[in-house]
Amino acid sequence: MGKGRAPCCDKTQVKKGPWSPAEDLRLVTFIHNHGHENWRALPKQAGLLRCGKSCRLRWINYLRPDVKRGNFTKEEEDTIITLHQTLGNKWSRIASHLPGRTDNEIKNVWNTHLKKKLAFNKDHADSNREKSKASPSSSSQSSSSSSSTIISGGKRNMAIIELDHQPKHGSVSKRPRPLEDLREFKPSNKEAKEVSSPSSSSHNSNVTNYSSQVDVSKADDEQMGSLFNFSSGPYDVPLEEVNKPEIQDINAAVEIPLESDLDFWNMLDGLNTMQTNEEVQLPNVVISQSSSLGVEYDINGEVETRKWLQYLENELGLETTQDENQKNLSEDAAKPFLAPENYQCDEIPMKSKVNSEMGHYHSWPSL
DNA sequence: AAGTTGTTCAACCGCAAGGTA
DNA sequence: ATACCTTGCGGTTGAACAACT
Repeated sequence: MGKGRAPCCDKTQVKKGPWSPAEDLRLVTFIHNHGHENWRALPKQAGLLRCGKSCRLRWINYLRPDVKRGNFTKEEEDTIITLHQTLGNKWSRIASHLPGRTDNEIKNVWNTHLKKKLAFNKDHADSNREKSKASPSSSSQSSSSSSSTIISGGKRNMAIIELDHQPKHGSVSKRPRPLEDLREFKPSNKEAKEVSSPSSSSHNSNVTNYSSQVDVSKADDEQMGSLFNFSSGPYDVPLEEVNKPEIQDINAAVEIPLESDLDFWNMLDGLNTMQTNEEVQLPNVVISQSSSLGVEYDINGEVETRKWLQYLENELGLETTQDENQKNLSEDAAKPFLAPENYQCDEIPMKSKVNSEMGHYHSWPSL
């Protein structure tokens, strides 16, 4: 005793800040193949210079396939408001009532949007009451003037007026919504933004179980969605259970050959030699390439996984040909998976213009 | 066009709870 | 019983971005 609390990890050995696509890829692939029975050990096993906590957070809040993105529907907002009245700031409990929504997301929405909305409504109601006391017959007419008094303090507060009708969050998403983009597979930033516009809410609100979130058999533009629908894996489960995958089932149901790992990691690990001058490739091009490759992998969604990895490879500028992959495979097939000693996520060259200009990666490249 | 201000949200931190040896 | 470990939770922060001057 007396030594205090052990730190969750060696802070000097872990990377902090925004996740790079390569790190995301490592994490997703590792969890896809091996599950996450031990978050603390996971970063080391996956070759990530991250704290286990950070990996867990990244997975739960962002990378997990059943995370529902985009703006909250009116129904969801109402649910949050109602639940908050009874539960208070118990975000995870509130989140358990909103499939696909994370506690962090709900917390953010509450703090940035719903709290203001409620405050505004309350002030609105209060001022209405006062007005009606003063002149009972004119209460309904005075609402707009009273609200403008309330919000006159800041220019940005004007937005609050619109909150009732136009949910701002999500619809004006400033940053790309990476996995949503990947799932929806929209061809441009503009369209990607529209994905998270209010019209997409109805799509989202229909989701009552996770396996229905992405229908693989639907249109081609949902192809990528299937890549995140690890339906044969342990993640097609309700939010409350997703953190406790049964590893035995993973191995039984998602028996991804190790080669795919090696294949991928070989490319990832050879990143430093890659060139970065090319423009971002359009996803549909990548898809067509993907579909012409790897068709032979048709076991337990391996084709889908492969397509997804290839898409990401392209986005990351990890263009390795099939021949090169085969070569790498044969060379490294016997090696156990270990992070390269000089693994530096920061050094990964970004093919995406945006990312290279940003200097660091904040989320998946927009499509 | 450049600077300022406000908003959003991903990620971090510390603490508590639960599990295990 | 208890010391240690891991996970989960909620509060907070700060970078990126948009709106505005």
